[in-house]
Amino acid sequence: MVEMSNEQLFCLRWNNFQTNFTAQFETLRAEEDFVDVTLACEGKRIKAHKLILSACSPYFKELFKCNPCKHPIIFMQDVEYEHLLSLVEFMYSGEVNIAQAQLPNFLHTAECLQIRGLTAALQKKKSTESEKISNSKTMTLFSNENNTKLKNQSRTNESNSNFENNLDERLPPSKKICRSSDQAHHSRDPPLSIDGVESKPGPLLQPKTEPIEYFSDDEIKTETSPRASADFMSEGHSSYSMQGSTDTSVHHNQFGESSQENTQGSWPNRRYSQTLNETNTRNFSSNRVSLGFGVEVRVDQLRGVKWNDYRKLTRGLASILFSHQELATRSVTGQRWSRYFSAGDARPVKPALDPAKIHAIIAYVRSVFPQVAASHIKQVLAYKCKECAAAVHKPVPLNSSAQSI
DNA sequence: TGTGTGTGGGCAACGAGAGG
DNA sequence: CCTCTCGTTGCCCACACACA
Repeated sequence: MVEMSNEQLFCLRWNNFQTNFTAQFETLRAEEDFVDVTLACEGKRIKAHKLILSACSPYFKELFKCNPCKHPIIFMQDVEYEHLLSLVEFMYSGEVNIAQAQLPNFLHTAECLQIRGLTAALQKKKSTESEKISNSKTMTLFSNENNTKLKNQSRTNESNSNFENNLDERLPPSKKICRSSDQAHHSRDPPLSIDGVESKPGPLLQPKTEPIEYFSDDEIKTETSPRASADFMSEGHSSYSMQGSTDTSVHHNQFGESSQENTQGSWPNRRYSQTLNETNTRNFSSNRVSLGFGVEVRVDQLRGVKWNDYRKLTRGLASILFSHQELATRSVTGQRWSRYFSAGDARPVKPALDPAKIHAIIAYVRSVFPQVAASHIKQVLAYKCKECAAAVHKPVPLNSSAQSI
């Protein structure tokens, strides 16, 4: 008989705690309450909670730890929206339905993102490749504490068979999933970007260890250590996303005008803002907009930029951030001209434009046009430099020179 | 070997100004 | 008001080389 006293501790247990807990998180996600991260791919967005993503993926966890932005927007390239949606659903509910045809790519994406319960499935799969694929067309993936089970919905007589058997029966040959390090460079890994700054996951997707994609400058390429990358992302560089607002009300607040007042895709009413601006609307209060990398521009300057094309946006930002003289006398990366020796004129190597501004432009343009490759933006910047140089070297008309004298 | 880069050259669109 | 000319700007292709 247990002795009763005032110090006796009572264990109060909520029997349906886990069920209710997960159900409430699903509700929060469905209603988009307290969401604090946006995943974007294929032009669509999925709002979620960092807490859930971090709990289910060490990759996301590291990503969020290194990027303290209040509401980061993660652009995921080469990831199918449906797969991403399914992964989020899996992380919230612990199970998801996947068509068999989609399973290899789905699991590959899960592996790249280190989704708990699904990466474990792949490890199991790797160890047993000899099993054949069944004829089932739809499966349910569901996570059960420390492992992942795969349940074939089409087989109603299937009981609680163990994970290995289920998975091995249904997964495609592992060579489609488990790639060598060489294959890893062929971009089935979903490159990620936080607010427009890419950090390509490696074969094993170790966040923060990969250089940012468009850090082509040598001095920045060397920043491949986790610490360096983490610092770079955290120390005021988290606001690569659009600094605009998600709704017209904020436009009113910032500009004192309606978002419908402007035309031609210029700043305030650009259609892209909705996907990009959950962060940093506070920067508007000082009439300056952070492009990231410590680069800021005035709102009125930004308003004059055309937003309907990435080329125009790139050129506009270049005109804002660089003087005509800078553009005329410098190149994007400072790389020696390829015809340096063959051209005969042996012109000196142009110094590079400010790398921070270049990266800020690229990040900002990519935050608006995620599908545009950084190299294309660089090319536009190179055009701009060339044109400015041509204008500078153009002979001065006689009449104008006479006037100046 | 594939990709990235800087530049030459050419073309098109646009706007300003002159002339009918 | 219309047309034409000219200059400016933007875009693209091609090329050769650097680099991973």
